[in-house]
Amino acid sequence: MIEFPSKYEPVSIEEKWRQIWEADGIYKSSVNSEKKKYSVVIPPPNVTGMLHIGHILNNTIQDIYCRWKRMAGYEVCWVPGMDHAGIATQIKVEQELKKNEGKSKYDLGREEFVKLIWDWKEKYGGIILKQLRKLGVSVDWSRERFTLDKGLSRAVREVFVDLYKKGYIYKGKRIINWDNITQTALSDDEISYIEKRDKLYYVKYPIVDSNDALVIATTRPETMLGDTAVAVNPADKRYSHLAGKKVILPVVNKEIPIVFDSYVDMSFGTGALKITPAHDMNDFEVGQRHNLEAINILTKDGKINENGLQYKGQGINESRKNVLKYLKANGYLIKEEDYTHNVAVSERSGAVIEPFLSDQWFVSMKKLSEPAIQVVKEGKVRFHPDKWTKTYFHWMDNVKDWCISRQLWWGHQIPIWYHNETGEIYCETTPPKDIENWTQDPDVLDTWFSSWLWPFSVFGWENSAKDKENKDLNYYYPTDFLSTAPEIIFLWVARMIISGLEYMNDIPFKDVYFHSTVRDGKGRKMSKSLGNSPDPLVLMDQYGTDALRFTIVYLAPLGSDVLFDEKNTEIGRNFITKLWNAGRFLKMNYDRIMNDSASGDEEPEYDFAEKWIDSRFNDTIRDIEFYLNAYRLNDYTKSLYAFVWSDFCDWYIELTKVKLSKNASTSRKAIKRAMDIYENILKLLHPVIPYVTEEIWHILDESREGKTISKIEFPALDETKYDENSEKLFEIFKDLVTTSRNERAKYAGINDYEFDIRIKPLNTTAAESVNELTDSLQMLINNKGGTAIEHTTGEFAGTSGDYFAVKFDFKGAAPKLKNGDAGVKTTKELESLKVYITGIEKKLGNKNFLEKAAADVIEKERQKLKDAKEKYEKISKMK
RNA sequence: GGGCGGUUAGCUCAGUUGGUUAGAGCGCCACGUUGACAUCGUGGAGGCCAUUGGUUCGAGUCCAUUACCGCCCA
Repeated sequence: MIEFPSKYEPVSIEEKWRQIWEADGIYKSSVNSEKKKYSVVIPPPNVTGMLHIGHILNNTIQDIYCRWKRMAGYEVCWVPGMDHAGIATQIKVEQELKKNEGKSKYDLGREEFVKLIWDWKEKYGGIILKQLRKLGVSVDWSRERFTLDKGLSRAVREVFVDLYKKGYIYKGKRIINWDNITQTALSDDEISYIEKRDKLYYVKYPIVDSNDALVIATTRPETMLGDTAVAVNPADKRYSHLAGKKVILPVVNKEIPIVFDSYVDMSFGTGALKITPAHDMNDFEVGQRHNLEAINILTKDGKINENGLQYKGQGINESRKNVLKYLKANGYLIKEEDYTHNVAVSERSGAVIEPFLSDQWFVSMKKLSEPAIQVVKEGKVRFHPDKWTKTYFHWMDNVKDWCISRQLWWGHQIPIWYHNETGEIYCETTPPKDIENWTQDPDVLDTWFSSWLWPFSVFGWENSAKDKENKDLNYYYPTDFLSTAPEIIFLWVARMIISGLEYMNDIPFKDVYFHSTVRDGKGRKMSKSLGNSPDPLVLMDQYGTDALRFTIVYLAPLGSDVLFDEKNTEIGRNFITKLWNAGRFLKMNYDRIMNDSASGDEEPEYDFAEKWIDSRFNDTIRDIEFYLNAYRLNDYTKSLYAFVWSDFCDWYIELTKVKLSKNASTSRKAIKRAMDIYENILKLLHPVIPYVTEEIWHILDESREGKTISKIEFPALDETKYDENSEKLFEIFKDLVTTSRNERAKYAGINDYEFDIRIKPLNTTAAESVNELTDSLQMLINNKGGTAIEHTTGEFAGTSGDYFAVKFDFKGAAPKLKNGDAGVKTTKELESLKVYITGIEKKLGNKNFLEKAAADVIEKERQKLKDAKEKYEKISKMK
């Protein structure tokens, strides 16, 4: 017999089970044609990532579904893995290199540097997967994949080459963030904004064939060298007469058009804007809309190039000075004023970011996305919550081409080679044979270009010819469920749907769950810089992993954010303690009663409380199946929380206590019934709190060694157990108990007195059931004297509930009444009853209501009125 | 600027197709501990369901308006 420890020690117990689960390989999956499969691919965390509270939520959600389906008899396969995270990883290693050796990546060269990153990855990468192990995720570790591993890289090349050959991939221009100190392109994430005091210059652009001039305001006069238009807002009446006119661009001395574009802010400066498409993101778009030429005036190291006339070779500041000098000397500069604005700078080098027009590779998205729109419209792929479908359609209908090249070294280098002499392009999955005559495109692919293939690449996808024999792919694809953050619906989810349809000819997953964003108690996003993100590993040690898992899911409603405060973890911890102690109580009594040699057979009949808990348990199964199928995870935990704590512990176990001290047949039946329900509770809870349920399940029965609760059948719904009468009767019973407790609370020091309890039913239903209920009453109101309970129809002053009035008759001396006036509450209740009755009477007096409302609604109102009046009358006599 | 949400108890949120006196958890107040659990039990207080208008016999629920808050995209 295993001793039930008085305290649950999560840290050591979790570690024990984690090791056993992994050693036994119980979450390994393989093709099993006997069973239906349930497959899930993990959203691959960054190889540089550290576990944060959002990961806890997302991975617990997936684990709940995997564990639930596994217990429900599915062959579950949950594939783990990591993302090579181009930018983040490269930056990380660059920083280490600088810190440790004082070198830059250029000192090593591309090949050496990439090798260094691989070394770093082997040593330090993937900490997050170790942390996920601690979370208890039931993934198949033997299937771990990496977006840059051999198989996935092959898939990336295969897809790139195929798209290129089909004409979806093309080279185009795009403005990128250029850091001219480190000479690299930066992503938006690597940029910060600082406030800078500058000058705003007002420059005159003479209008052609006119004595007038248009005045524009700019902080960057040197970029005039690349101006190809001046823009005004079409709604701006000051300039409407200029339609079709041109201006003369000073310095360069050429004619450029005036264009009308609503992008222009009428209130800024003069309301006229110079347009430099090659050196400003917004100007680039204006240029595209109006077919303007984009003239690049800079070299990669931040000097004016050959398009910059006499300023060629000058730095940005120098050329600005010289251009200004020219403008001033020739009367173009009208005024200058102080101006403070935000300037983008490189987070690493501090260089002012230069928007720079460059050649990039794009995927043409319009045609590719059409089938992906269709499958969501048809409900083949479902989003939860559904509101994201609207966002999805809106984005897909206006889809922009995808820029897939990145100026990095870490990643899948683009499989394009240029012929050194002819410039001819070669695009294949393998390099050209005469490699010495070719140069590969230096850029790598966007990290998402590997993750968009994830749902099939992890199962060994190669190409359609070989896939027919790929058993894993045939069995597991399409996957069933994806849980991810709504921020990446376009970056990732939409693109996976597109690639799945293009390359597997099928959707990648059926249900997508967009989980909540976890925020702090004040509603701010968790972030490193705010320092408001609690370390989940610390919380797991303090409160237990299960407590954290339970809490985060409990707090995360479908479709809105979670406000998570560290202290909230007490919700989960307290619940687990409650569950633990209930188990301990039951086991102690179970062992005692079952070992009693005087034991007899159990009574076969169920009493009203047993029928009630059976019915309630069945309700709970029905609820949680509904909630899990509806992806309402917090409601799944909430209904279990309420059932375990309120129904099972507060009422059922309390009632069971009365029976445990009775004769053998009664006590045996009572403890067996309670234990049976309790074991089923453990199964229902296992998906969300796997460790503690596994532990208790083993403590309850030592013969379970070597088995696991995670492969035990999930309790099934049995509608024959639903018992409306017992549920109603139990509500009446609760009213009787609560009313008695209220009566009890009126007296001070009542424990020292003996009394009889007199009960008066307030309506027919109560009167009919009172005999069945009074037996269980005594224990629950702690009536120590063991005195008789009698019911009466006579009039008396006492406490009234919905169904009963209760009064104590003291044997001999009576305790003092607290607060003297016991009649206050009754008066108050009578008042509110009166308001209620008047309300119904008014309703029933309304002709329109009687004519138009449904018959059963009217009947209900009549019944309500009758009950209320009856109760009013009985209570009023009690005064 | 475009799109999508939200506004119900002190806090965080439920409230299914309109139909009991609008619920829960936490917090608060009172009482309670030789009993599985103080990481607890029992009881209680606390709400003009953001605004204005409409549809309806009947609106927290449906429609519109305003205000405020938030998210995504540009």
